[in-house]
Amino acid sequence: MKVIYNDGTVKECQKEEELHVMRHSAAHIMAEAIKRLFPDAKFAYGPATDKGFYYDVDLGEKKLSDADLMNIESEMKKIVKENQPIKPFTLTREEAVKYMSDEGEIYKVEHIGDLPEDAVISFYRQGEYTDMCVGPHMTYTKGLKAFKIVGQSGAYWKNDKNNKMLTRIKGIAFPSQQELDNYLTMLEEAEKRDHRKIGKEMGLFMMCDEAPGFPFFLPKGMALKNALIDYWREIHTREHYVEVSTPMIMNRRLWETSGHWDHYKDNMYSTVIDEETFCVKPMNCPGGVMVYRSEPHSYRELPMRVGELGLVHRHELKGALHGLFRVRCFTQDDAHIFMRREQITDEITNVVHLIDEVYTKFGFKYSIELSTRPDNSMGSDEDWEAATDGLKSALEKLGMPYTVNEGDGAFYGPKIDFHLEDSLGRTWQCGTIQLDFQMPLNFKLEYVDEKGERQRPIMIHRVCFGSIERFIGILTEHFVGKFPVWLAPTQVKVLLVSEKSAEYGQQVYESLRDAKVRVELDNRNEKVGYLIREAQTVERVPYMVIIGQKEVEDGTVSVRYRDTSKTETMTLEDFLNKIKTEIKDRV
RNA sequence: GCUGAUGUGGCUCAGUCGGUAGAGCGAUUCACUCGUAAUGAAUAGGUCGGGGGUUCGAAUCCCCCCAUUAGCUCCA
Repeated sequence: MKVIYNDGTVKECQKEEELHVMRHSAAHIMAEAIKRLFPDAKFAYGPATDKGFYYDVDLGEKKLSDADLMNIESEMKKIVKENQPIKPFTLTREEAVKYMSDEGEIYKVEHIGDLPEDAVISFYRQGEYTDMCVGPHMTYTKGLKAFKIVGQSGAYWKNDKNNKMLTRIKGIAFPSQQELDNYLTMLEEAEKRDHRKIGKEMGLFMMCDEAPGFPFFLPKGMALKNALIDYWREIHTREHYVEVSTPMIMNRRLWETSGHWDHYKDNMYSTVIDEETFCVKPMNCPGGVMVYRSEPHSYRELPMRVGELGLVHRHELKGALHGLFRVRCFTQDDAHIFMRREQITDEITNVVHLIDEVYTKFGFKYSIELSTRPDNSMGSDEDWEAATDGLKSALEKLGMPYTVNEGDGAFYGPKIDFHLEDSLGRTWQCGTIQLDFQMPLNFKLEYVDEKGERQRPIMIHRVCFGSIERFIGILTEHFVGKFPVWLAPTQVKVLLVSEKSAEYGQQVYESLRDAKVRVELDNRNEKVGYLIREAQTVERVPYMVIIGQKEVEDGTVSVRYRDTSKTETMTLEDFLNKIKTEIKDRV
């Protein structure tokens, strides 16, 4: 594909650049279409994205309907058909400001002000539309082969919520209709993996209007959650963690000491008890700190690894709620590690290994971010620097690739975040490791060192799953509800070919139940094919045990596998041994 | 919180121009007693998210809430 640069040169662009250029030009073509339909529109940013493009536009009072979006799409098709040439030109800063001011493009004028002094200010024109842009672009509008407007949303100017909200019109674009269709099909497939849909089908959890953002775990979802927790306890015991449970509601005084009152007040629920304000915990750390402070400690006890499956509540904005991914109450698989300064690297290394072990177990790929000091934070520059260096050096020693997320740390310390992907490729923060010098200081935590002197410990806050709720959402999408046996809410379903074999079916069911297998008996009077269909495709049960006259006579079971649809006949004892081993080994 | 969309039996959805609701699945009952992805028939189930308003009459039109949803912002 030929592209034109802002100095007017035309050349073949790199293959990997093509899509990006095409999508960027698509944004310009959309802008031209919008301008034709809404001449008063003022344009802000209109970049290419990884799947398409968008343009943020100020439409004044005008609200776009779906019909408007369709009109924009049709107008774009016309512009493509007209095959307008796309041509660049440059202006001096003064000329550019004047030109954009004359056009009423206030956002472009502001943008020029943000550009560096020596920036070349270039424009691209196609047909009656001109956009300030560095390019490069396609040479003609006909280069845009396959696209679709997919929606609109609000978006703040420069992504700052203090600025005006503009209308973001979003499209997708591909080199061919076939690829566009494939992408749309992929979206449909992704929708089938959505944990909200699967959660409903499988009876894992529910939401109700009276409790927005506060999920209900149903018996099936609870079985899954408990299986995860059993696993969590096992590996944490192995790693010498102890477990505590701290109160849900504590006096405001405590939250003032911890700094939450100043830094997190808007997200905390509170209540009045005996005329004093109490807050519902949004984090577990102050509770963990109180546990540590309840008795004196020797350096010999450190590091102290104190775990807590803590249910926290946070007032999230209602527009941010999203299934189990973003809720207002969730269970953190938390732990606070109290340690000496020289233990930092070892402890962080251990935690990184533990998180890696957990994610690898489920076959997750993850990315790591290091988040540094935010604006609204407490503590000294030296402590922040030491803490940030501590995290950095641990990651570097481990050879873990990571990106830096400036200013995104917790208010009490920097953190390493682990991000997992959902079915649509959106990433969600799950695990996190936060290094904290502040909480020990605020609560005057101490230990006695080998010389008998009082020292201040350092704290790590860390989670593996992050939020068990979010993690279950990710797991559900990852496995499309087809959980491994050890996690599956129902591990075995006993299906009867006819009522004649009900008695033996009941015996098989009871044997499995006695062996602590999560088993159900489907004794509805239906054909076995019908029972299988539901067990396999809706309930996604890993093993279906089919009982008919043959099994009654031979004293065997016919086992159907969810993942292969294959069947195997074996003795009940063999099946019990097989499934018990699989559950125990968590394969 | 902001911008747009949506809200109809347990679930998925239809309902035209305003004339007081339909289907499929599921559930229940009956018949069949069946061999690895849907047996047939019958029955029950809804003040159409909530509250106001317009109208002789509202699921349908208007207003205000609530919830869900795609994003923005924010976050585990």
